[in-house]
Amino acid sequence: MREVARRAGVSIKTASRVVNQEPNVAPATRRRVERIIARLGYRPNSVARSMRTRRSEMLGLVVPSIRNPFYPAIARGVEDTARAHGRTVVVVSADRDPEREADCIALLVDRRVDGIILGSPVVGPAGLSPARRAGIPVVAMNPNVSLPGVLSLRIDNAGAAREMTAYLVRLGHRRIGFLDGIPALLRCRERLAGYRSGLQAAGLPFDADDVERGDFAYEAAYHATQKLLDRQRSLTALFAGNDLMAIGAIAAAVDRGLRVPEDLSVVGFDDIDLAAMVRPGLTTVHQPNYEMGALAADLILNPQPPSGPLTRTMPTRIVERQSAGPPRGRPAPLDPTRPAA
Amino acid sequence: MREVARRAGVSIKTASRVVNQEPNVAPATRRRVERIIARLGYRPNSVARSMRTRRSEMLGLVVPSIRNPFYPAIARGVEDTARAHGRTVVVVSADRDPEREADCIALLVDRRVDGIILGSPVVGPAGLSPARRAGIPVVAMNPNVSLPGVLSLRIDNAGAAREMTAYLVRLGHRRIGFLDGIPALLRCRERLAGYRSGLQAAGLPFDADDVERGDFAYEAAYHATQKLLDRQRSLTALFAGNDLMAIGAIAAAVDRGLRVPEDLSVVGFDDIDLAAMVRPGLTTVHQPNYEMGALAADLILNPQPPSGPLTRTMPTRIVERQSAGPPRGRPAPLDPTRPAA
DNA sequence: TTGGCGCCTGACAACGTTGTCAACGGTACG
DNA sequence: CGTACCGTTGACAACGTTGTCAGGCGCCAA
Repeated sequence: MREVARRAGVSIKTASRVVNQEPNVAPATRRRVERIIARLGYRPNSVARSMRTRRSEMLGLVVPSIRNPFYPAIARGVEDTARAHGRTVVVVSADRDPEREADCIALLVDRRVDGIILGSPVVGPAGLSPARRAGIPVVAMNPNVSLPGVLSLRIDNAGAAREMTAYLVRLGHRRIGFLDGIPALLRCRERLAGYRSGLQAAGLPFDADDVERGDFAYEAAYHATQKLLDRQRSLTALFAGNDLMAIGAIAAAVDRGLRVPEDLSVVGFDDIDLAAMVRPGLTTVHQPNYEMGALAADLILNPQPPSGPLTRTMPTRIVERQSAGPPRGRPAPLDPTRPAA
Repeated sequence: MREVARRAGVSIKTASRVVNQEPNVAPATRRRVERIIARLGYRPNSVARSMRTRRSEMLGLVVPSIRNPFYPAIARGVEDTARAHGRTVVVVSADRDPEREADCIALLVDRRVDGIILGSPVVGPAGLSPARRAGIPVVAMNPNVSLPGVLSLRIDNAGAAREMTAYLVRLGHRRIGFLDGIPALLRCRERLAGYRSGLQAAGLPFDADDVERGDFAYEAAYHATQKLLDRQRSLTALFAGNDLMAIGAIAAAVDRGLRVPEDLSVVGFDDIDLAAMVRPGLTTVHQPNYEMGALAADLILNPQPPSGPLTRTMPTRIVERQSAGPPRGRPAPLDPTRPAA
């Protein structure tokens, strides 16, 4: 910039004014400086600017892994909103390790990001203290433990899981298995609880043997489904705690010669992009992932009054595709989405 | 840091030495400063450090969209390698728009990233000039146009597509359709050329009506497949220019009552994570995505001698799953992966 | 004892920007 | 004609680090 100022015969400050489109620069001066800038191909140094203004123009996004198909949609929502506000996004994968997650947060704090968005954090309040100390706003999406004082975006996992269970019941299913995720994760427990409460509401017994752990992952779910189907042969439907597991369950079912949904209905949770792509299309609980990412970024960039609600619950809905149908020997009800009259 | 130094009764410089683990600090002093640092929860300001050292400890990654299932694996490869070198990654999505891509590159240059990795760039050499001017190393993965002087990672698209075509021929297929991507993209043209050359090698005619445009996207491929199957009813196999289109093609085939692979074989290209998850599992050309991302980051962080090769071609191989089989009425050959004797 | 050497340490400048403030010239108004 | 005000401009400091350099101190060998 010094060079630009020198060549234009103005002070550095005036060059800075032109670069930042500040007012109070004579039109002739402005044009002259702009010409020099264009000729020199000068680009301002964001690092120096960040140092001076104490704003880095960057947002940090912490996720378990960007390679997990659940997170790219969120990341894109964050990125688009961030970009609309002139920010860029630093993405870090913490592999659901609380310690690594805390490291990532500290790292982002060191980089002085303007805000941190946590996608499914497992870290406790202590892990956030660096951010708090630095005064960096944080938004948590589906945090695993309560983070006092932190703006959180949630969904009603238990309620949605209960509804999905009711949906399967309305289709005619009486033996419904459940693929559990990682019990340490709150939303897994909530979804399992919703499943149980859905069974109970329908007057169906809960059998712990109908549940198998799939670790929220494709591979584990594949094997868990094999085990479950070996053990509980009368299951006509399987509720997977997330879509990735549902897709693994379908693969396992198909690989043992079952047809989905004719021999086994499979439903998931999350409505990741893949859910609509696979065949049979996955019936699942839709969760507005892109929008949640966008909202999270928005909440950071347009700070809320501190008096506002600290938790926002996003709406979910069941999206019906082809992976769930009536059990064999039972005709399809007219409209399984409506509660029975 | 000033505060740390003051409390420890040392100069700022000595505090800096302790923070950076530099030698030539008396053990007692070091311990004292470390204690103060821990007590104050002091964390160094990376922005100021970057300004001074002129290294930002960040890598930039430009992709069409992080939400495209092809890129997360690359992103994770980049991230893991970057992290092993103490770097973080800034991800920007440019939606295959050359202008936006150039903007993204300029943005990253302004941020003084230590290197830029371009995933499937469509930008021309001019878009890279800011990086060149700033002396920021660039690695391009499958660039769309030749970028003179830029280290590039490629695969042999034409060769792999030819092999895949030959594979289908060995399975017994004689009428093989092709789902083209975006003709403006070099790798689409290369893959189409490989398909044609594969047909030719087998003595099969090329029919332009066997090709339909799927735009490298799921939705477009779904409709393109419908059109193609309406038009060319004798097709027994379909070669999609990438996996996303292959998955769309399978969906289209299934939705019109066809079985894959019994009624129609479908193969893809890329071997994205999903390819192994869907059923039928997708037979496709494996491309080492994670490894390419990791290598790209490595090439930036361990600069190569300028005399080295400017283009590296990564190996590919066909991975056989279940989406391709012999056409109806033809028994499976013993081993379709081996060229016919 | 003295000179030299190596280990510690700190003062100072610099990185490239922006915020603060003061000064200057011109114009409008009293 | 004087004064107040506005638009324009620049000098200077500051942001929080690290690189450079010089100085002090203790130890060892001559």
